[in-house]
Amino acid sequence: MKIKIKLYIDKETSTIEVEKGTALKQVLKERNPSIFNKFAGVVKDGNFMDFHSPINESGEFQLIPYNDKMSYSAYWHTTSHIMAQAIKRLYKVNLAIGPSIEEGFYYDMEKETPFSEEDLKKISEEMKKIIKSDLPIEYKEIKKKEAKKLFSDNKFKLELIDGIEDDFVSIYSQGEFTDLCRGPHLYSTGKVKDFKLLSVSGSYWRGDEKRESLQRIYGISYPDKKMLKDYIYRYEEAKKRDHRKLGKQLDLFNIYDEIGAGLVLWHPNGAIIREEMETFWKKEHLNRDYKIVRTPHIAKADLWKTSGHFDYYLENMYTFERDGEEYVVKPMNCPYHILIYKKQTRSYRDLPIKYAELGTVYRYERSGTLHGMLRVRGFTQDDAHIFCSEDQIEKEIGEVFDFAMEMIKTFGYKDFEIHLSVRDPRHKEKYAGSDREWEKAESALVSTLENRKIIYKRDEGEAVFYGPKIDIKIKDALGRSWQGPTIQFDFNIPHRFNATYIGEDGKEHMVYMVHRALFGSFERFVGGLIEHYNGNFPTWLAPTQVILLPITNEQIDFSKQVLKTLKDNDIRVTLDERNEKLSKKIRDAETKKIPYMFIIGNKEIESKKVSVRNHKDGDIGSFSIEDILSKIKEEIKKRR
RNA sequence: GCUGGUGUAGCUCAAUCGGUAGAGCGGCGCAUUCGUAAUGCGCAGGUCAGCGGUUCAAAUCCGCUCACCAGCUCCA
Repeated sequence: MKIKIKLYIDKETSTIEVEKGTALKQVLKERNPSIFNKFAGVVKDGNFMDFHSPINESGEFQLIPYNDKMSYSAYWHTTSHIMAQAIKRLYKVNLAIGPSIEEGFYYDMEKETPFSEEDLKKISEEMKKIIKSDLPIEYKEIKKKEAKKLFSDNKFKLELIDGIEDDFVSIYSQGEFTDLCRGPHLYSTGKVKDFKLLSVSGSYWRGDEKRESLQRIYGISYPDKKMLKDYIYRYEEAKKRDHRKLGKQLDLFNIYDEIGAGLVLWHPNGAIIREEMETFWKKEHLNRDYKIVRTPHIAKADLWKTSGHFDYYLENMYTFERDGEEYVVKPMNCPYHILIYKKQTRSYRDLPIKYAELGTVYRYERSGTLHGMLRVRGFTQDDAHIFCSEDQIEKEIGEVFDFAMEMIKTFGYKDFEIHLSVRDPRHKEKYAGSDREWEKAESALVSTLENRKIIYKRDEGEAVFYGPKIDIKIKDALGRSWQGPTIQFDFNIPHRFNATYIGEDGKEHMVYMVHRALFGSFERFVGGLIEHYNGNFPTWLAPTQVILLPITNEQIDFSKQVLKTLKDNDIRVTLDERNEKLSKKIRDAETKKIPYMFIIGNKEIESKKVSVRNHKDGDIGSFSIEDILSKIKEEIKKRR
């Protein structure tokens, strides 16, 4: 049967007839074989398709050049096959899976001895040979039975085949190498122009730590050398933003071996940033009728048994015993807040009741997961619990969501993802609460997001045992995402503690509860902020806001007067009294990323002005003290 | 926790084949008094992550522990 397709090549359009099931490469080879030097594949209905897969229905096909992002997945996927082919030639391995990822590709495989740096060099050399021989890539659909015979010596591929529902599976070949694969792929191996194998690490088959341990090699490739160089440059630049590096450079915080892994000490510079944020946080919460509470760091284990945490998270809690009584170092603040709520009989008229606390909690995290300030064992949550009635749920969730967005926008975040985590519909038994409650809660979360036209990702099975949640994930310098703000629905804990209110009907009703943290934790949020700002904190947060730089020690007396004026106006200011050249003092202040430098020489003393240099913009001219002071104060007030 | 890698002065890093630790920055002292990103000279600073082993001799080789890095897994 013939079908009509419309081809878009650059700006040219042509309509052609092809036999159903033909691969596009057949058609194009006849028309113009050099076309494969420029184009990687086609996009049909917004999806990328390679030249190998058969055309089964008519439609519009736009040819996609190599430098288009749409083609990268094929580019990377083919490079991963080239790598696998090279490895197969050199070593005895059992290939598992090798997909393209957001940036680059990897291949997982089972091998007795680990890969070394030397091995990566050898593999790269072999890959170059494969690229040079420009092996054509072939596509085939075969019966599952046949595929099982073909991959009979590979338990991983066999397991994959068993998981495919279709009767047919697709395979791609290049030279002697054949892999079970969904594609897409490039026309031939020679289309890969430059690649780099980046790292070796471990992984588990199917991501399950109880199953086979595999080795994974990560790599990246691009259609020209410059793009690869740019990628490596970008990566190196991003690494300079790492909060662990900047934290040391700017003396913000440190984690000490003597104290323990995952426990952060905030140095004065970091503590100031946190102080400012806490002040801001408190003000915003009091404005919104939150009541601030404080609770102790430890509690009897019974409290956590009642809350249910003891059953679910015992392994992750720090416990100890005293006078025959078992205690827990608090991993959460909510049970304490519940007790405060429960202390009085509550009326529906009191609701919502909102308790907020900067509560420091401790959770044992596995050693391999710790990461600077982004993943720690002791941290301070900006926690709050909202107790409300069923019909208040939606309004409260909406308000919290808006509050969270306001907070993170204050810090200039634009790059974040919103996730809606709901329960796994196949394993409802893993969760507390009734279907009706889950549906009610989920619909409140969904309508909050949809009323605001928020684009979000729905994650099934990611909910907490006690309810669904909205998570906001922020990205670090290297693009790894971390959970920041979170809004969690809870119908479990109020039941467990029997937390109720008296309704209009005079009867007792179970109260509903929302857990929420807007920063998440100070440790993680500030860690993220360091990377987000690249250490260039806005004036309101900058540890030192102004530094005074007298040109010689002749101006020190005058500088001290300026220092006093600024201090009287609550500016964090220091005076560089060192016997150094001006350019040296400027260099040091720039390295410390101090927003304002006041240069004071005899000229300035005479005119009663200071020469101002801005960290970002350099010399911005001379100002009277009053003028520059009010400019800076304005900036601080507006949190810019 | 798992796989692999790393750990030397406050920081960044060097030390060949196992022969007894070195530089820059920072700190301190002296000189210099300087106009928009590094003035010169001098001095101090080390349990080579920790513990154990091999050796005439260990930063270097081996074992264990701890910490860090990348990834996996996990994350109330």
